[in-house]
Amino acid sequence: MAKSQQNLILSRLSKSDRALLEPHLEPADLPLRKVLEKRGKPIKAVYFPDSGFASVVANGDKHPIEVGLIGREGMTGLAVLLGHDRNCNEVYMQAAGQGHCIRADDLREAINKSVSLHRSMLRYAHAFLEQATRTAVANGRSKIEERLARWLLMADDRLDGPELPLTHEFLAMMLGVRRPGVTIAVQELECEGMIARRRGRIVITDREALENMSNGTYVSAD
Amino acid sequence: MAKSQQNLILSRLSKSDRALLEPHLEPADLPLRKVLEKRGKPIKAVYFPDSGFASVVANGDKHPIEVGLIGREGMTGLAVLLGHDRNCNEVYMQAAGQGHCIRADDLREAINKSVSLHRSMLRYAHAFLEQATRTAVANGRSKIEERLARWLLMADDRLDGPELPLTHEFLAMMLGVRRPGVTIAVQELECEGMIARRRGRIVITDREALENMSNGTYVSAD
DNA sequence: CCAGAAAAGTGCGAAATCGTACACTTTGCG
DNA sequence: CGCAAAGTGTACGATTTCGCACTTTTCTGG
Repeated sequence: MAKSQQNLILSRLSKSDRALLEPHLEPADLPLRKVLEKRGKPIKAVYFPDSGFASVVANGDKHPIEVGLIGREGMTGLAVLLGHDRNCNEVYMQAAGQGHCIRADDLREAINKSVSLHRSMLRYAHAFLEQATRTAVANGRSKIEERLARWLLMADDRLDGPELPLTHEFLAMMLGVRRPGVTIAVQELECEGMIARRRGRIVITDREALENMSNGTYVSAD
Repeated sequence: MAKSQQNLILSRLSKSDRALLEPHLEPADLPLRKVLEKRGKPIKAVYFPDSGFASVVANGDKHPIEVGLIGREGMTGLAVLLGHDRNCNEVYMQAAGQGHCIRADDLREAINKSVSLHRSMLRYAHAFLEQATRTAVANGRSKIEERLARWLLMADDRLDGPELPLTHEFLAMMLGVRRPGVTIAVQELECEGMIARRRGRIVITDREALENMSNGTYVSAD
């Protein structure tokens, strides 16, 4: 899969829609852990990652668990598209990258001016909704290994290099399971030759096998 | 909570938006098991329940599991609002009722004509997205009793009488767990005085306790 | 090169859930 | 009324995951 340099929503806009946003878009550095949306707080700005990805995480304090993952195929701030000013999950960067951002009010104004712009973004909202429902299914019916396989594939889709910079601790948080559980699952995937690993890194070596392992819960980004 | 007689999306529309839909809306009987959307097939019609509710169910054949629930607060066919013509889940009635329906093409035409109509419906899309993410959280982190409590509350919100017509078999399917697991969970909720039951029926007797039991995963419909 | 910290591996009993099988009870219908 | 079907209760071993604690390995900065 060839990976483009730019955010896919932005790069697919018509010239005129692009021109509508351009004046308000600002380059944004997206370092690890940067918070893009705060749980329950009004959304001030909306981000379009070019690289790296963010996690949408529910249950903030106590038992965090990821419900979605946003990379260059998407954008944050879906609530804005859908007529709300906040949502009830945290969104923060999990793999550092670059992107652009726009003030929420400027985005509102732009989508009021252009139906086709709004429409382009709503198509992504649909993709995200499907991602969330697949997460619900995976959480309900899959074993840790299967969910891990799915997650690794989704992360890989959104990163440029072959290496995923992920600790077990971190994966455990995303999947909402114990850290030793992840260690075991990683070992199993490695034994089966699907991944290679070093401290804090995982490399996918057999994508197809991982997709099988994920048991149909994985669908490629975009 | 007073329960209105009519679909909440429709009843909250402005006069002019309402007038736009009215010519195309047809009363629809919504018997148990009526299929409102088929997995992977184009959406022909969109439904607005006045009573009863539908389930959005993933994993059709093999291991079905519910990802969302649609009653008088909502509508089917969100994909249409978001610029797609199908989605990958089944939607079918789980508690019989009445409602209205509109052909998907007529709905597309109407939302093209009225931004405010589209907007009203998108607000529900946001609510549904949040419901789906909460389902993902509950599936990932909650025990059967907690998920059962959540589900009963959601169903109760969408039904008029106090009695929920639900078999354990059916609940097991919705939650994606074993049937005996539901029997146990139901017994526990009954022991704690939160529900009463008869063969095939459950009545909520202590809503507040159930909400506590659901551990924050339940949020009232609308 | 070494010390400290971060990450990963391991072990253990407890809890939750699974899959399956079977018996009992209620209900609707001929 | 009696029977079949549907719904429910129960049991049992197997599997998965949990929660916690501890050790070992690897990396990093001084």
